[in-house]
This record gives sequence, structure tokens and C-alpha cells, in this order.
Amino acid sequence: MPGRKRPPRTRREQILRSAYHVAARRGVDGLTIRLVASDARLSSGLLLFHYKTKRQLLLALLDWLLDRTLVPPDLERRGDRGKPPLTVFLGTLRREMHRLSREPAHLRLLFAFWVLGARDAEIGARMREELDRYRAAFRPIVLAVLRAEPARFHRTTAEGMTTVAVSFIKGCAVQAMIDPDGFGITQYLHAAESLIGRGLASAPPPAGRR
Amino acid sequence: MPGRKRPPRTRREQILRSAYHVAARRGVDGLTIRLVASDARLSSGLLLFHYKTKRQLLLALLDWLLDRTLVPPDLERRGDRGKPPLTVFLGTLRREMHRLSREPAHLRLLFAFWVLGARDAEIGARMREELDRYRAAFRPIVLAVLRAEPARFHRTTAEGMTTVAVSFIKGCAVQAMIDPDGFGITQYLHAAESLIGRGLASAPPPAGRR
DNA sequence: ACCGATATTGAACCGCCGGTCAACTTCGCG
DNA sequence: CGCGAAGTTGACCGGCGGTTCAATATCGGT
Repeated sequence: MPGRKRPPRTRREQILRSAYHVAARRGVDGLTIRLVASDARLSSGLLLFHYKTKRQLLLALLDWLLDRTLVPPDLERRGDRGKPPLTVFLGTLRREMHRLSREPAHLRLLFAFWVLGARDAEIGARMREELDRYRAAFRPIVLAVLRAEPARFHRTTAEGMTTVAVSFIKGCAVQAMIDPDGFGITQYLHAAESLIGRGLASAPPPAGRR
Repeated sequence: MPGRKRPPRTRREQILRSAYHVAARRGVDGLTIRLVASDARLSSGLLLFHYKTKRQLLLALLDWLLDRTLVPPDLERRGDRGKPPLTVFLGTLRREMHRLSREPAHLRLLFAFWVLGARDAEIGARMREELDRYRAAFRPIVLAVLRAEPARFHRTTAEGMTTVAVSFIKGCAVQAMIDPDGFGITQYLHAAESLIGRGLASAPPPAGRR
């Protein structure tokens, strides 16, 4: 059975998928070299041949996960042309919350890494880096919002506003993660938008999604 | 040295303090019977005499922590009498965000438990229970806000609004936890309040706090 | 003064986990 | 065909962590 069967690219991807699988079921702490190996149907030795150490496997898994969750929002959508900036802004927030709340498993794992990142410098740095990238993606639309109503956003900085935006998204994500069943995102969004300026208060949810 | 020296009440408190100490430094996963015992200067055996199992110790630590972080806000403050409900509401949010963002260590630990709770039914239940209590404390003020502006909050439910309120708080807390240094709560609050209806937009931060 | 309940110790047990390694297999290439 | 590089295995090691336990010490009550 042993020998050069598959190119390393494939193997590593296979291992990562299994790593995700195991981590999703048993948590990051429950992730074990042996468990991942058996899930991927290979020996623990082989796993450590491809990822020299458990730590490296975890870091790779983190990257794998970040690529799939913190994708910067698309601000150039057709259909948003001509709409007021605040509307586009709120629509983007809405879309992001929908997207994230739909995959609670990814979110749970992301938060688990977050907790790790508090004590592991490398993980923490990697995480902050990617989060900054994500936050930065909101900058253009936030600037447009601020410029559109100078009086209202008199002394508000773009920094502060982007932070509020992603924090809001995160708050919603946390909520969805804690209580995936009893969480009505429609109610949630309606309440949020009635609290925020009258922007989208009565708009229907984006077509084709639930 | 052995023998009946201190009443069990004291011992258990001492152990919990040490457990918190260790968990704060090394994380919940890094918490070890032996570490806690040595921090409390007793043998591992004694620790397991007072808390039959590590799991029970963790549950006790969780309760200890919840008592200190998720204290329901005081809505009956002098000084809020006569103010419009939305003002009181936003003021409460502001105060809660301040309070939580001031103790990042507690927060980090709370989130760590959160992650555990995703896989451990008992921890999860305990957590949800306490969070519901916390959220319920916001109900009266939220109801007052909704009643005060029926047009604006036309189809908004109290459920949705309370959830948004605590999610908002949580989002802020997460932010403060991730990046305790680069997090300017003043900027943050200003941006948030300029986004939300003009309630407190230009009010100074509550006296006596930073 | 003694006894049983309670508190306390530290060694010991056992299972798991990360990581190493020598052996073996397969492949591409000359 | 043969050789070296890459892939693969499973046994093994050292260590740690939760838990058990027999032995001991101390206390309150009679």
C-alpha cells in the first residue's frame, strides 16, 4: 500500500479537510494527530511527514478557515448603483450577517481559534491581520456614508465607524453561534435597522436567500 | 500538617481563586488539577477531595465567573428619572460596554467557556441560562423605547430589540477582547451613537468613568 | 481518653498524546 | 534495470494529566 501514490498537494488538502472535520466535531482542543490521521485514513506518521508538527497543522487549518469565513464583502455589486451610501452600507451589513449566520460550524471554530490566539502569539497575529483586512474592506463604503451626511456624522471617524460595523457583524455572529435554533435573523435585522437611521427599515430580505 | 484546619467554605473559595488565576494565565485548556493545586499550595489529592472531578471544578469556576461578569444592569438609577427612554437605553448600553471592556481577562475566560459550551451540554445550558437572565434585564427599558416611538418601531418586537442590544454589547466586548490596546472605546461609542438615532449623539461620557 | 468523621498527603495507575525512527514501498529517471 | 528520492507504516518513547487510594493527622463530641 505505501509508496508515492498521490501528489503532496492532494494529501495536504485531504489532511486539512479531516482536520476541519475533527475540529468541528470535537473542538480544537479535541483535535489529535491520531484522530485526524484516522479520519483521513492514514497513519499518524504520515500526517507528521506532511505537517512537521501539530502546531503547523493548526496554523494551516486556521488559514484554511480564514479563507472561507473572512472573505471581504463585494461592494461593487450591480443593483447598488445610484443607491444612497447608507442604504448600500446597511445592505452590506445585512448580507454579511446572513452569510456568517448560515455556517455556525465555521464560526464556532473561528471563535475557538480566537481563544487560542489570546495565548498564542502567532495565531493571534495571524488572526488580527486577517481581521484588519476584513475591516479595511468596509472603509470605502463607510467613507461614502460619512461624506453623505456630514452633519449627522460630524465628529465620527472612519476608524470608529468601520470598527462598529464589524463589531456589529460579530455580535450577530456570536448570537447565531450561541443559539443557532432560537435565533431569528429576520427579527434581528428588523430591530437593528429600526434602531439605526431609517435606511432600509422596511426592505425585504435579499431575494434568493432565507 | 494535615488535618481539619479550615472550614470547607474557605477551602473551596481558595481553590476557585486559584483556578481562576491559572485559567486566566494558561487558558481553560491549560487548567490542570496539579497546576491549580500548586497555585493554592495544596496537594492534588485534596483538591479532588473538595471537587470530585475536574469537570465539577470547571463548572464551579464558570458559576464564579458568571456571577462577576453577567450582572444585570441597574435600570433604576437616580438621574435617569424623566429622561426619554431611548436616552436611558443608550446610556445603559454605554455603561455596560464600558464595564465589560474594562476587564478583558474575565471576558477572555468567558469566551473560552463559551467555546467549551458548544460541545459540553451542561456548560452550554448553564451559559444560555445566565445569558437569558442578562438579556431579560433589558426588557423593561426596551419596551419603554418601543412604546415611546410607535411609528419608528412599528413592527419591531421586544425580543428582537433586546437581542440586538446584548449582541451589540457582545460585539463591543469581543472587540475589546481581541485588541485591548488599539481599541478606543470613546471613538467607538461616538460612531455607534451617531449611527443610531440621534439619542445621545453628543452627550459627554458618564462622569467619574474613563 | 477515645472514636468516628473529616481533612490532607503523595505515591501510584493508566491512558493518551506528540513526536521519533527504522524499515519498507513505490515512483521517476537515467 | 537499478538507484535515489519521496511516500508510508506502525512500533515505540517520554511525559503529562485525571483519578484512586492507603496512610496519616486533626477535630468535635461523648
